[in-house]
Amino acid sequence: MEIQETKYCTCLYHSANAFARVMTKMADEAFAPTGLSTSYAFLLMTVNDSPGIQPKAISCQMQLTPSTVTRLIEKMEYRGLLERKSVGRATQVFPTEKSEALKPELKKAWQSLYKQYTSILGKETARKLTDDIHKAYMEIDK
Amino acid sequence: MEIQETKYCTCLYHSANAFARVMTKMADEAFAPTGLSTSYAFLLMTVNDSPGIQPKAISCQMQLTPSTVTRLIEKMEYRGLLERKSVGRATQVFPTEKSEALKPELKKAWQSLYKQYTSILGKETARKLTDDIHKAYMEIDK
DNA sequence: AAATTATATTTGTATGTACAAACATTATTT
DNA sequence: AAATAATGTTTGTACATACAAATATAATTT
Repeated sequence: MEIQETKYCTCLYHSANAFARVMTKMADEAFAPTGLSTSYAFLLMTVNDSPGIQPKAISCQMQLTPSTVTRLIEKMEYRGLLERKSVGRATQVFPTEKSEALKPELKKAWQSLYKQYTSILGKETARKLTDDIHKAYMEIDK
Repeated sequence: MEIQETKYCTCLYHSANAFARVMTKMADEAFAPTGLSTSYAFLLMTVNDSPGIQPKAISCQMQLTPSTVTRLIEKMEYRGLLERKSVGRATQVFPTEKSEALKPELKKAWQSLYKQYTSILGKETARKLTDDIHKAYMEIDK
């Protein structure tokens, strides 16, 4: 019952990264109909859900560094999907009408991603795996 | 017992990527003493283990696209750690003396990475998680 | 043997992500 | 009130990765 297909599959670093790559590919396909890659889709969903949210909070929710978040926002601003407003040292990020219009499509794409991987892994396996990975993440990141 | 720290932690895509990021960070720290980031370290270990190996085979073992492998090799060639030899349409990749000298250090770093994450997650948990992730990867990628 | 198809590799270009440093503002200490 | 420290954001720069197209060679079919 030993799994030993590749030389590195017993290394958590390697498995984690290889897995993230296939999941990203799947996700990008699911979000393709929205015209956005997954990171941007998540950013939009985050802002749509909390208009006025600050980059710092976005970076916590998405678990990306602030500088990455700035970069993502910049591009969405350029494409007319987000707007920034400076308030002291803080910044507030707002959805535009254009991005609000995307809301249903984003939701649908996210659901289709969920369906896709649960149909392959099974609902319970997927749930458990997600949870285990998240727990491990929390342990390591603290 | 529900885990619900962030909005996206029930999404496998998100957890997988967030986890890969923290694992990459940990790995890069472990390999820092070798002067290489983790991908290059893995590349070197792969070539050191099978001198003459072809990019295609490297790409299978490392689960990266061929183009990525070409890019990685290029940089190592530039730094004098790998050499390429063209044989028909194939390419053979060889370690240099310099990279053979790195072998023990690479091994040590890889072991220290292993120790690091098993000390946090526990040996058995880590083993199981690695295995589960690898299984899921195999299911999705086929 | 020529034509076609398949395989291995590389190149042009683009993307997502991060670190470290800079900047700007607010909070705390003296 | 001035000086210092802390916090939030952005900028310069770099890296790992990939896709699609181009090249080059080998294998198969006709």
